[in-house]
This record gives sequence, C-alpha cells and structure tokens, in this order.
Amino acid sequence: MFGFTTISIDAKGRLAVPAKYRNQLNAQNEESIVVTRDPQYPALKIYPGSIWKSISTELQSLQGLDPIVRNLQWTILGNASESSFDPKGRMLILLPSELREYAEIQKEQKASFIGMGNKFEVWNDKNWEARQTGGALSTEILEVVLPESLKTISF
Amino acid sequence: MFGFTTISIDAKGRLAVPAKYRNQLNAQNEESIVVTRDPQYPALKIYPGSIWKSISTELQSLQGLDPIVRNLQWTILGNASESSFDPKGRMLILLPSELREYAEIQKEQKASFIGMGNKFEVWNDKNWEARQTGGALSTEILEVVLPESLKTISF
DNA sequence: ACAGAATCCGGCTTATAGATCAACTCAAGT
DNA sequence: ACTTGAGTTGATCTATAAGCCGGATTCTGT
Repeated sequence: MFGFTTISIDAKGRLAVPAKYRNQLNAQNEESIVVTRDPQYPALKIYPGSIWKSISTELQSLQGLDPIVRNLQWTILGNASESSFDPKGRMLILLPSELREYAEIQKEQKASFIGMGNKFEVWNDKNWEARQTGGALSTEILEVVLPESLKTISF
Repeated sequence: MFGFTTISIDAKGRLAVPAKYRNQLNAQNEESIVVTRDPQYPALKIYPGSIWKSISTELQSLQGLDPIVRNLQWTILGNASESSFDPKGRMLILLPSELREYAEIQKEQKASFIGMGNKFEVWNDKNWEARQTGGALSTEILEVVLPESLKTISF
C-alpha cells in the first residue's frame, strides 16, 4: 500500500478510496478505516481499523499530564471519524468539514492520497506538491519535541 | 547484478528491465519490483520485492513525528510503484509521470540502468555521465544529515 | 408538530488511464 | 544465412474514477 494517487473530492465533500488500496484492505480483512488529523501538518491520516485500534489504545494509555501528550490525544483521538466499506466493497468517505478545513481541502478539488504502508495520508494536492519539491506549505510546520513515552508509537 | 545498461523509454513512458537482470531476478524467485525516488539525487531506485519489503518495514516502524523521518517516508514510501513480471517472464514498467519528472527522464529518451547488487538505479543518461565525470547535475544534490535511527538502513 | 430545505447515501453511466496481449525489427551467435 | 531471443512499438481491452441523478433522512425554522 504505497505510492500516491490524485483523487478528487466531490461536490459533497466525499473522497473515494482508490481501488488499489481498497483491494488490499479487503484482502487483509480490514472492515473499517479511521480518518483523523495529522498532528503536525495540514493533512489527514487514514488508518485501517486494526492499526487504529493499536494506536488509539497506546495513546489512551498514556498518562495525561504532559501538555504535548494531551495535545496529541486531543488532536488524534478527538478528531477521529470512522467509515466502512459499502456492500459492494467500495468506500466513499465523507470528510467532516472540520477535517477538510484543517487540511485545506475544499469540495470539488483535487487531493493527493498517499500510501505509507500501514497507513495513509491525504493532502491538499498543492501542499503535497510543495512538500515534494521542498517549497513552502501554506501552513507552518510544527516543531515537536517528543517525550520518551511517545518514541515507540509510529503515528 | 552489477554494471550498467543504456535503455530507452518508449513513447508511453515505459521502461523494459534488461534481460540480464531479469533473469537473475527470476532465478532468485523475485516476483515483483518496486520503483521509487532516490532520496538524494534526481534518480530512481528499483528494489526487488524482498529487499523492498525489509526497507519499507524498517521505514514504517520509525517514529513518525521527526521531520526528517517523515520526509524520508514521504519520498520513499509515498512515491513507490510496484510492477510484476508478465506471463512470459518479461517486465515492462510504466514509470509514473511524477517519477519521470523527478529523474528528469522524458519519454522517448535514453536512460541508464545501473545494477548496484541488491538494487538498481535509473538515471537520465546525461546526469549519469555528469556524475561519473564529476560534472554538475542539472539538479542540486540534497545535503542530508541522517539521524542515528536511520544509519542502519541501506537505501 | 409540521413543512421545507439541506445534507447524506446509494445506484448508474461514461471517458480514460493503465495493464495485457501481440507483432515486428534488430542483433547476435552458430 | 538462418534461428533465436531481446528490445521496442503498437493495438486492444478492462477496470476505475468521477459526474450525475434520485431517494432517503435529518435538521431547522415557523
């Protein structure tokens, strides 16, 4: 589940998961996926159900006194939205408007769907292109110094 | 799997893997290969399936909030494209247009296919020649300072 | 509570990109 | 010179994305 595809967001703010990834998700018996914020960049993360389960469990189990940890819990857990396959094995995700805003993705626009192995990212395609060529994003990159407790989680 | 061959990209942006390498891949029971960006130079990397598996697994497992790590994940995982042998044992790879652009390889042009042992590289043949003679590439080389966590991965 | 409006969700159709299949030419070796 | 295999080009076909439409459901305002 690698590589990227340019997809279009329809007039209703929906995103269709590209078939090549869908097929693999089906093959792995994944029944749902979860969309949430990327904690650093103006982008969205998409996790297959099983991956989400382990990441969210790990995040929840962390003690909540460290401000960075709490922030991560809010942004990742608090913005999660689950979708599942339709009876024909297709998947059309309705991106909640807060997530669309966060990732600067408008309706009827192009977006980049990026396969990162066990998870995916969705970018406004202009931002993705800028990233690829080393250009500036419209939103600043956050500098994050991670506490030890997070070093083992790969978001 | 060493040495280099000059190959040509056809009008549709396709690349045929030279027979001498193909045969060795077959002999090693490799069933697919993965093309992706070289993280430093305007060139493409081609990994046999098994090699790709270990590299991509290592990359994914790295903690994902470090900007350098994420950049590597994006460029390597996010640009990967898999191909497999056809029934006759031949292999014709369609190079995605973004990869062609990145490596400055145009349709109907020559390219250099370089065997590096357990992986291959594909260069615009002018750039390859320039590299060989110490001349300047048309695109600057990126300076990359690798964090310790990446020192063990041989891309 | 009801009506109207807006939003959400599924089905259908069509243009297209990409994968497969096939054929031709060239080069090399016997 | 003939045969075989490789490289290259061309053609076809299938799967998919995306646009469109209509029905259903929820929300809102009166």
